[in-house]
Amino acid sequence: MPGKRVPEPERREQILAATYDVAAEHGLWETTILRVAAAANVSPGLVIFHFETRRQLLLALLDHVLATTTVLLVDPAVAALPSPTERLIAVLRREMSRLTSEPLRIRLTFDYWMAGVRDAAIREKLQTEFARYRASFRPLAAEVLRAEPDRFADVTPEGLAGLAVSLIKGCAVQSMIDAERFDVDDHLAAAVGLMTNVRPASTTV
Amino acid sequence: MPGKRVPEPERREQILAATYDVAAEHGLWETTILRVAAAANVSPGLVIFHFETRRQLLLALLDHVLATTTVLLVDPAVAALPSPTERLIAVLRREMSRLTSEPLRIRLTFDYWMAGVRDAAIREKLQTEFARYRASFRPLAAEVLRAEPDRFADVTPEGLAGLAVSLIKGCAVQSMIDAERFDVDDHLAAAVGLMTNVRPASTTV
DNA sequence: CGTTGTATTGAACGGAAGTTCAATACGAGA
DNA sequence: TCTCGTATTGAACTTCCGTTCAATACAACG
Repeated sequence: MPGKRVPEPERREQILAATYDVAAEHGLWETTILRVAAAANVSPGLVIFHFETRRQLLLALLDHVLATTTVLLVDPAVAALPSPTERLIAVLRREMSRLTSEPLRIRLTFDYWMAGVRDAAIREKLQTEFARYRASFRPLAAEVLRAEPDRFADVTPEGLAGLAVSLIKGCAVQSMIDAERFDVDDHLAAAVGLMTNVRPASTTV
Repeated sequence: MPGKRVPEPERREQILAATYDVAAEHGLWETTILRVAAAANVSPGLVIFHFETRRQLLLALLDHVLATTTVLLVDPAVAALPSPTERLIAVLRREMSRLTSEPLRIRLTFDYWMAGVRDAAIREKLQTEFARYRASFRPLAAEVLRAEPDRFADVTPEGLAGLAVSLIKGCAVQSMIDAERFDVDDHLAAAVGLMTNVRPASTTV
């Protein structure tokens, strides 16, 4: 005895939202069609009807997650900072705090990284996302390099942007496994130390 | 009709080795007792007999992997380098190349990171391993800071070691997902640029 | 109001996994 | 040689999952 009919796009979104809830709570490998159906108050058959297959459901969820994740936001307050280094640091700080403020989303992203290791379709989606993320760091990195061309003679904007991305992803790992010990400020202090040039003379007198 | 009897510790190792093979090839979530039993030429029941449960088998495998992974090796050639910064960079280079030279082991480690997100027992084991890894970076970091106390006034050895670990783990993520694009030298060049101080004057004439 | 297409249900099927267990054969000690 | 403990087997049980499909009811259209 079928239930109320709903226009197709809304149903897809409803099921996708339920999938997100289940996956965020239980992880990708516990995200079964039966659980999703239950979470969406819908029959298992309907999930298959709209997504064909479990695999495609999870791919659709990945698309949804990537589409609704703000890649990198450089807000006006950051853009107003005088030195390029400060701007980069400010962006790094913001990205690192996101790790602790959106744990569910990050955990789910993690699951997809893991799945991407063995699944080519997922891996490709992640690669383009990684590239976007790296590209969003590029202008910031380029400004930093331009400010001190002598010091950074061998460093390319790509390289510095890649370094920043690696750092963020590494922090993501640490914050997932070792949340209590992970401290944004410790990391940033060290990063600032590395990026900041030596003062001509000690001004702390 | 039982087969040959084997002293207990050898059987455990044999099954563990088979588990490693299966997990390295198919991933943790495809590592089933049946597959492990087949790979070890042994009955499924025997696997349970020795490890009680699938979960405990995977925990034992994690212990095995961690125990047989060299934490961090600072070989004599590195120790002989004159500057602390060069030593740290050399170690970072070695760790990064390990990512591409031991892909199977790294992939498996990756699986456990992900599993640790939702499994407390796995997470605890990883936390102590992370701590060991960080600790092995500490002396190197401390030397770097001691060499330039003015510049690194606000940086603690812990902080710099943590930064190095985050960087390595981030590189691991990138090399897993984006192996073709990941380039050790790019990353290192950028890192060297950050860590190297400005030369008093251009000596390239 | 009748027809038609389709969204929806829920039962059913096949497969695979983890675990249990009675039966069995090997090895060591008496 | 006999006995006993235990390592080992493999079939059986349970559970759950993905997927299929015939039946069904709703909505739109004529």
